[in-house]
Amino acid sequence: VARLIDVAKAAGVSRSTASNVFNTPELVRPKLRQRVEAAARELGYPGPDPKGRLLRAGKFNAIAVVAPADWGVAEALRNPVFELFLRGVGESCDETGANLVIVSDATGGGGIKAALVDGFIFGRIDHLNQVEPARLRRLPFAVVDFDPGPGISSVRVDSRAGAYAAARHLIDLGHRSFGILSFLRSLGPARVHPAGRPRDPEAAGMPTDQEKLRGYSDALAEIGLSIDDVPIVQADPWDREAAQMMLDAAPDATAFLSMGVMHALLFLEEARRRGLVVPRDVSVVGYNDIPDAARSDPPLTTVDGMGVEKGRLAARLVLEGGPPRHHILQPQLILRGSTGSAR
Amino acid sequence: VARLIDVAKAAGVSRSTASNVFNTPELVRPKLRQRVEAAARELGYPGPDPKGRLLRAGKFNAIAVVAPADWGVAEALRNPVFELFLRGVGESCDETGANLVIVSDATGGGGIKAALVDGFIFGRIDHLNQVEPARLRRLPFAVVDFDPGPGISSVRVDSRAGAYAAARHLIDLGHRSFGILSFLRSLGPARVHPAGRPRDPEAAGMPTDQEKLRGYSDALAEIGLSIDDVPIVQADPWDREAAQMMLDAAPDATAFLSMGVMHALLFLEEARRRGLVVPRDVSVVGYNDIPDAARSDPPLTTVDGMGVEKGRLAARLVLEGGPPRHHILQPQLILRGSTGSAR
DNA sequence: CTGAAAGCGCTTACAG
DNA sequence: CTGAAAGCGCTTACAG
Repeated sequence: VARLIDVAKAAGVSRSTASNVFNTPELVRPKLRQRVEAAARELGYPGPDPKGRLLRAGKFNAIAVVAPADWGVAEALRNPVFELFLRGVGESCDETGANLVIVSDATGGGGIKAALVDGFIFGRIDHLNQVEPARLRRLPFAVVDFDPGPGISSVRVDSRAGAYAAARHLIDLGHRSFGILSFLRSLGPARVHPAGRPRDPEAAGMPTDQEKLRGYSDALAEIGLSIDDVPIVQADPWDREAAQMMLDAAPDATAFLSMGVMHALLFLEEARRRGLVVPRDVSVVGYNDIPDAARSDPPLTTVDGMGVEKGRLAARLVLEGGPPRHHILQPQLILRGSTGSAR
Repeated sequence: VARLIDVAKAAGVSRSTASNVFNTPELVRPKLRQRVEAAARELGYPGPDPKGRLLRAGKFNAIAVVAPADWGVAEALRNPVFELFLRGVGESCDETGANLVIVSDATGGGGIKAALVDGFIFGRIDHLNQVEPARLRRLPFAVVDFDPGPGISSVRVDSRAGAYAAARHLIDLGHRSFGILSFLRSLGPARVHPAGRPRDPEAAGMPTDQEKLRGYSDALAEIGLSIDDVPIVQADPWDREAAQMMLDAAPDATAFLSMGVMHALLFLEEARRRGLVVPRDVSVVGYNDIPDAARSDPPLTTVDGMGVEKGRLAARLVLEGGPPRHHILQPQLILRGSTGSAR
């Protein structure tokens, strides 16, 4: 394959001049320029090799979203909520013409060490040492849905407030008996936490989910209910069993709080399967808003988790660099048809 | 920032030895190795800089999906069918630990020229010269849903057969009056092609859509119908007007063929809005299968466009390199509830 | 406007 | 097992 020096030689000019033809053509006399261009064409030279250019420039014009360690690239693209987030990142990329790299963190930081990007976005971490490889490389990075302290850029949603609003909404409708659908920390089989036992702190998945648990707890406390008395089911987003276990674990509950949107959607299906009419018999409010949530039957009352916005802001933070900054987004309850007055 | 040579000096060894410590530690005497590692830690050396390593190795361990020119990164992540395709690419990436880069082709090949990847997947092209920048770089690449001739790797779906099956299905149900929902070649306002005029070849969007038109035409010809007599509406996937225009343009049709899945789903909604019962009053079959298609009311009869599989195979093709190869996938009709006998 | 030179950070035969 | 040297392909002050 032809290199810059080859076309320079063929055109009888120095490397610098050839380089200029491709990078700052206005600095080169038209005649010389044409000679170089002709030589390039003849040799099939595809333009300066990004490898060399990049070693010099040190810039990749790309940012990475690191996929959760246990997910891989495919799962990241399969999860509708994460996908919303990716789309937000994509929007910021489009603004600056940057490429979007999805790096798998499956190898425990190996991907991050080698990724050819100018910065990182961590979309789902549960421990700060996952960002170490990025910090070591002295590349800008931002963390999402996790409080990294003041020294690291972050975009967070006030999940506690969002969850509080969800629970408060159900309380205001007169509900007094609840069930909670929660996540696991990592992929695995569903687990039930029956009522009446103190909650172990692992009853919610990621830190942001634990915040949600606090939000629910805050609201329940206002009417004298303890979260310890509310059955909780932890399950993967796609787990169809979750809804069944929930309904079995809280047969008398009239109101269900879901930390995810898929859980809530599947719950709607399972409720119908059991002959329950939503929201006449039971109410459910989800968390996060995906297109499906507006199309379900009935449409799902849910919290807008600001996924796209999170992605957009996180990407800006790393694209712009500079000192650490923090965004805290306020989620908003979207009232739709899956919640109604208690019987 | 510390470089390899800095830690080498600090540890009192040569660059090669320091390099070995990070790349082939088993070649270095433990004592020396520890000395180097200590020096690295002390200097905060993050390990070999990918830039340098890469210039040497020439490998990026990443492949690019180039987003359609008029889309950008965000739109690519927003389109559910393209998203299916991306997921397939992601699966192959996970198998080999490669990163997935979404490069925007908005700058007319500029992104491709500079992308730091080992190969390209073109997921949506309508002219072969869009792959020129990749060919010039002498990087492996594959083309999807487009016949590039034998010299270029490709993954295609036999859309003509898929469309034929869709149309034949409706014919077998006794339908004789049709409407077709088609795509535009590039984003824009919807267009109607009334019945009775010869079809201009642009009545479908991408080449693969034109294949679908042929498939419909094949089937219709078998019962003596000309495609020229079938109203066609071209519109963007998200265009809610498409269904309205279709129903207005073909008020007596009982069967509708949609080249996309979103069109079909929106059609279902519009039909209901007009008081039409599907499939009692009208039948519709879509093209491509996304999760929503199974959840719609009624569930959508559609053609499985093999999106994930396409992505997976295309990625393999470029990851493996080698001589050009071709996959032709056979789509399959998925029978669900949106089609029934003609009245 | 043009060219000689240094350098971006690393790895890999090669000789010892 | 260790080190001196060449090279990956390019760009950018700098001097002319």
